[in-house]
Amino acid sequence: MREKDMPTQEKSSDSTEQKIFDAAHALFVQKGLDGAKMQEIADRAGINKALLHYYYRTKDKLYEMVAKSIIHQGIPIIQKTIESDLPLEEKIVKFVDFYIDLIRKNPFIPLFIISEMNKHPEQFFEKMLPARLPRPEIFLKQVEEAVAAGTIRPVNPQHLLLNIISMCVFPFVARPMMQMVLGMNKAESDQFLKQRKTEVTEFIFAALRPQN
Amino acid sequence: MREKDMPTQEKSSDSTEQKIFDAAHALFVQKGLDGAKMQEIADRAGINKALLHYYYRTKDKLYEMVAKSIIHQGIPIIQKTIESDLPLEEKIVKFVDFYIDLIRKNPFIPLFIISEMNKHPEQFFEKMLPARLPRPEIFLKQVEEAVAAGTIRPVNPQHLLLNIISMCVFPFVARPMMQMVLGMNKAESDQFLKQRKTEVTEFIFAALRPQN
DNA sequence: GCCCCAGTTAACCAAATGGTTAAAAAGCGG
DNA sequence: CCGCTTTTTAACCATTTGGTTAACTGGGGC
Repeated sequence: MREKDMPTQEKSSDSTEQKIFDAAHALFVQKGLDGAKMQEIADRAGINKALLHYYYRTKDKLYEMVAKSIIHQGIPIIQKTIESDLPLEEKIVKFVDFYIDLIRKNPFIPLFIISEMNKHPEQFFEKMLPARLPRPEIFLKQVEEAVAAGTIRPVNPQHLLLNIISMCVFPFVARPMMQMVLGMNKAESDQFLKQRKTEVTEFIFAALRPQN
Repeated sequence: MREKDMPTQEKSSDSTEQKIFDAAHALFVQKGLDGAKMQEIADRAGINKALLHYYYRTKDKLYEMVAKSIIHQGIPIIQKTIESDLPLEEKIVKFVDFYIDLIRKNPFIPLFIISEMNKHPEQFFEKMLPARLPRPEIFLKQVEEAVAAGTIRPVNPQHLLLNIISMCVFPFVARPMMQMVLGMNKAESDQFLKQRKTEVTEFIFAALRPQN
């Protein structure tokens, strides 16, 4: 077998194994499990199809590797932010900031997760998801306390959280449709999505301002 | 050939053609073009696979029929609402109301459109989309005017529109993830999504209230 | 120089899959 | 009941696709 432990470098970066992984990553993200073909992955990696099986046994195993890496990559950042004990206001700012940055760097990930989770729910819930998902309790409690203290308008904490996430994620997920309806080209929509961080933050705080 | 014009009823409702269409609809929506198999569609419709080709020639043609019907079904409602000349406030209420109702009735449609549009962009932009998409100009102008008049807080109209749509659509798209993170079962999340209409409307209006 | 073995390849295989065909049913007007 | 068309089916066909095999390559240790 190939590497079992690698002292010096993590994954040789341009090793065959890594090239396969990268090609598979790109194609699975774009086309999903069913849409991506093994031959296509091999071509993209510039190697023989048999090598895919040499390194990763089966398509499902390869897919599992890729999907896991995608999921495990983003979650800790979100978790750390939402579970921190920062004051509510600061936490919201940071959350929107990190979340939008994260997605701008990997714009196809949310759609991949959502869509594959709908198509192969068993696989996802059993194998892909990490043991410990981000737990929103702290955040929800903070909102309740702020409402009780009268520092923000009364809102349902769960709906608030969902509103925040929706405004961060959805525009990236629905980007092609957005471009079409708002009549934007790639560059314009890029610019537009960049503005979202401040725009969304302001929108949230305005919505939370207590009424007189 | 089969029917060319049907005087009495629109589509005989339980005709073979319709059964095929319904089965295809269900499977394409859930699994996408690549994930849905012709044999599976035939089985679900309870007929021989050859009949699929008898009525719809090819898989792509069948898919096109289904996708078009899905797209053309929702758009007019949205269009009528957003392009109407109702006053801004009333328009927002109606928009959220209709939009959420529409999606609650067809919860898998938005994900289908978004995800298939990403996977097969050419096909969608050329064949599926109607000639005339909803044009948001009227709405955007109304927002600008309201801002100028000082009746609402200064906001970017495009971001506002996107915020509204995001909060309506995303929770349905990301429903499995939402259930998992918020620890809800089907019934609870159903109940929760029902509350969204008022919750989202209030949230928007609170965010638009002019500051003193 | 020879051996060994991880890495790589071309050729192959079996199942799945989209699509076709020819013949059998099922309607149906006369 | 008869001939004609439409609908439906079982059996096929060709291609695609995930996966396997056996042979080849090339570098490192001896």
